[in-house]
Amino acid sequence: MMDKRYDAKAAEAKWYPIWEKNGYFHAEPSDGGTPYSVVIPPPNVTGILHMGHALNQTIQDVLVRWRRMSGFNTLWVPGTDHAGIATQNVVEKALKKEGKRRQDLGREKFLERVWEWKRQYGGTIVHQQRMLGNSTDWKRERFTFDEGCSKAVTKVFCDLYNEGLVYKGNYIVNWCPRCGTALANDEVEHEPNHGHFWYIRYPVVGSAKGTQGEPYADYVMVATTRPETLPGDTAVAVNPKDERYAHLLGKTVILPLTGREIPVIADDYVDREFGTGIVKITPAHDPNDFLVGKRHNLAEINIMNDDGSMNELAGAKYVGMDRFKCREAIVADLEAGGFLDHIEDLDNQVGHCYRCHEVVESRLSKQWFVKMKPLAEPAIEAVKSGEVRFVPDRWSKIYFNWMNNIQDWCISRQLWWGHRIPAYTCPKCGELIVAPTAPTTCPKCGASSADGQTVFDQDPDVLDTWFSSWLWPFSTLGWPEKTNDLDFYYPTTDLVTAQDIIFFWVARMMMAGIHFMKKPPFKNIVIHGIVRDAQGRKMSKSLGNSLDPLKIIEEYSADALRFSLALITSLDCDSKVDMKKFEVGRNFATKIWNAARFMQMQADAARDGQTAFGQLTSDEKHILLACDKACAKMKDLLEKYRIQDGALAIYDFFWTQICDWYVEYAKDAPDKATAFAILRPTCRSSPRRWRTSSASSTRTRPYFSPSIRRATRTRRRRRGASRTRSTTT
RNA sequence: GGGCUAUUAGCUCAGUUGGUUAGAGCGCUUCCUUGACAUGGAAGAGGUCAGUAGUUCGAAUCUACUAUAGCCCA
Repeated sequence: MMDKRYDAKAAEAKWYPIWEKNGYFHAEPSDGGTPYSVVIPPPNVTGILHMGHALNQTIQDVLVRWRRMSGFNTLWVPGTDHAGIATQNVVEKALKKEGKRRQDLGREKFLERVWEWKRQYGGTIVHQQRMLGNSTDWKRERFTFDEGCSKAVTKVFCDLYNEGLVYKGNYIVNWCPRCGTALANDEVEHEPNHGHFWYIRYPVVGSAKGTQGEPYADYVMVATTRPETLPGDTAVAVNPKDERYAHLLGKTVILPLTGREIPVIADDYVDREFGTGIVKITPAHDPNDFLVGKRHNLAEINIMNDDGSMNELAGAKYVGMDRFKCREAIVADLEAGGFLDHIEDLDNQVGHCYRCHEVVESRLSKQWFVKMKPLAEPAIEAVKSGEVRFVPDRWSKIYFNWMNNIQDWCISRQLWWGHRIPAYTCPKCGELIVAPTAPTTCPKCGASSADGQTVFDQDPDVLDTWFSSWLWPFSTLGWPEKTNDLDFYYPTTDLVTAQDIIFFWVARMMMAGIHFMKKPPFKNIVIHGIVRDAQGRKMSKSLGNSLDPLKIIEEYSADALRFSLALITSLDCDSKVDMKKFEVGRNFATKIWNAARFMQMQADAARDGQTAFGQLTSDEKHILLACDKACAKMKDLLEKYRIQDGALAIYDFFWTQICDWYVEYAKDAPDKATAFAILRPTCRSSPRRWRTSSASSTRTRPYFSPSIRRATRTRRRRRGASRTRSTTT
């Protein structure tokens, strides 16, 4: 007799190791057939499993298990990414507890320390993924910083450099003073800020001293939100069509506090309606001003240090001051000098570092970039032509919008943990040499390291972590080596991810895949929503409103977590969840369990009676037909990626049709043996369809399925009854 | 400023080319602790589908505008 309740915990603990040990999820090209492949969006190696992962991986597991069931040669590649900033931060924090900084250890020792950390704690999330029940091929687990992936990164960098698509330049970048590194545009999060607009008077040179205690008679009024950048101003600008200020063109003004003379220039960039219609131009500290500066040949004065403090170019008084302290000091000095006209409140958007949330500074610095336009064009075309499809389709609009306005990608990071940039400098002639390994001879001046003195210095910076993840669909399959895996599984079939990394990751994979593999990296891009809390807020650590998937597994089971997620999640929008929402999955598991339990209680009737399949009652025919229909419906829905509807279809079929109706019929059926003989295969096919799978091995089913199978196994070899299976698959 | 999306029952959401009486889960009301299952069963209440105008024999569904909410990019 089966227990009254299904013991999920015991079942899940028992089955996953068996599945993994027996290699049920392992795929090999040599098995032939039609490939179906998916690469997992690699989670951050420092991460722990959150609801976003649970949802994302549930969707993938549904698709993967269904394809595996349907006979495809199915591969789902797991792995993690090395998360440059995050991982370095974690280890630096640990060091801090010992009173050390990474500089105290030196680069090599520090990296050893990070690898040590990775060995010890980097397995957390992949362990948690196993608890989720993912049917990933663990024998193929990859890490973006492992040997193969690193080889791919180096080759890609060198190739792109040789093609002129990677370049080094002095440009404005987003700078995180806390992390001490440059950030890409999309690594900056803009948040509303209650700030101020400071109106500052710049005296016009040549105007006579004013009367009534005013130092000058003529001013231009400039409004700024960042007065601390004032020492870096090299012009003020007006709109060329602005008649109010036409008389100022060609004149110069005096930059307050410095006494420096700077020109008044005309540029279309200036918005006549915003502020006073006159803006200060600080080319080294603002991206727009930088472009204006380039157009007008203005000097670029970088007044800030790496850590956000002011340097000597800001003026002796401010050297060493933190940027925000300096803001206060400069405002006070402006006021004292009579330059501050008035202050307004202003709500604006301020950029923050997506990792540490520090206010990001725009800052001029030497960085490496990827020229994106030439890479973007074929990637746009691939979606336009329908070769690659977004599901739902509307995301393609967002993709086009971004791709059409794409900007060059800043890929260097001033970190230690990451792929070191393979660029070297000749100490004799200064030649820049980009090569996979350190050069021994300078191609320009012939200097050779053989003399024992010449050392080709490698660029100290590392590459953005995304510079390795954009290769993920082929680096994980062995590229740049030519491998059977690549031949067979590339391009992958489906990519499943959330909307927030379409730009970070999906678009870039498209570009890399097409450029290096000559084929887009996947056929379908499935975009799902975000898991939110009951009030619709994003789950976040700072709000403390995160639901822990492991807690849900603990309380309700992994099957319940995943089925509930499938049931409440639409691809079209975000999902609001709370703990209670997961009851539905647990209840469904119980329902199936009890149906199986009842079947077992009736096993004798089914086994010993004479079955009469030639004379089925209309009700018996009906349930067989309904089962067929449910299966067909499921197939259709999954082909359209309608996971929620699929989950609902099987829920409804099993609960309403089988339990509420057919089981009640069978209790009083005229021929109980036949009635229950039919129930068995119908019932069994259902849990498989829950995970949408069937086939004859456990590799395709939810956890409780093998448990039920064992519990309900009949002692004798089943007779003809089981042959009705044909109607259920 | 540019782009995208949403608005359907108290709550969370379905409703796929326009077509009977607009569905589900949760919650709520009443009843049922009889032998698969109270993590259950039976019955029931609850919606002028955000608003306005239009297209149509017919609109939750298509079009335009308005209102409100949200997201992304600059």
